[in-house]
Amino acid sequence: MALATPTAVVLQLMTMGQQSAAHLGELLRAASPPVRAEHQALATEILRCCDRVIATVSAGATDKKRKMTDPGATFCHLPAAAMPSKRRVRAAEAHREVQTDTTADGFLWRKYGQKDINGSNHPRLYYRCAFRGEGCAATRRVQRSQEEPAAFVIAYYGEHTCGAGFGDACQQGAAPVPPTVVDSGSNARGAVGDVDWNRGSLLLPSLPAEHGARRRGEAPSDTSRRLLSPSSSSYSSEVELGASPVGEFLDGSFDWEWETVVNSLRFGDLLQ
DNA sequence: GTTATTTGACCCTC
DNA sequence: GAGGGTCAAATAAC
Repeated sequence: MALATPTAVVLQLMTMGQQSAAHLGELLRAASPPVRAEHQALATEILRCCDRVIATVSAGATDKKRKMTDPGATFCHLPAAAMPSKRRVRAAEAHREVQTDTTADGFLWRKYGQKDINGSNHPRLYYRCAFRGEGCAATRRVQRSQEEPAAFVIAYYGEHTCGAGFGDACQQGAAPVPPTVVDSGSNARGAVGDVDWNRGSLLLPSLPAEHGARRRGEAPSDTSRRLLSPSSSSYSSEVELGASPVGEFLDGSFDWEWETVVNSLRFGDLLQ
């Protein structure tokens, strides 16, 4: 295949996206009558996201090399205080650790625990894949960064086995754009004072209804599949994929396994 | 009644 | 013994 590696392809696609976003920004700026500032801001945001993706993916290869020589090292250049302090084989099992300004990573998570961590102003939240019942053992640990309270430090453990393929159960990243963590887990420990903590998990605008439905007894998989469905009105209203290469890519026209790509790209990083 | 979330308790590692 | 991770009973939401 002409496509070298998933990383290379994504780099290429993101570069195209970057160029398109830049072009769009120019068009908006030159538009007559002038378009609303928020539209221009949107174009700028897209451009910025592309920049981040490219930077992140580019840095990924370097990090991987480093990780090979240092099993305990995390993928991301985290401040020392945000690193797992010590301990546990689990730390060595960490698939990756990222610092991001959102807890949304494209997967469906269910909160199963919360702990106040020594020396941290913020509690640590524990999530497992919402499809654990289907055998998916993926978990993650979320904590606000000490240095940057607006940022989250997310450590991922295990692999998602509930749906490695594109658009499968736990993978909500049919398009990386919509942050769709099912996380109604409230931070009941008000003492912590982070009212917006779980709002950081970014429910889709349509999610409350979905969530309500789930709580009425629907299996998570049903809910998520509906959320993922390209035919879902709420979904498609949020994201429209054109016939661009990126759209093709996100639409599953590319054949290689999505999980491979996501893993190699450290998807959570992209949301920084 | 069913399901998800909260949170104290327990277990394990250091 | 301290601290982090997970479990599970209690509770809340629908």
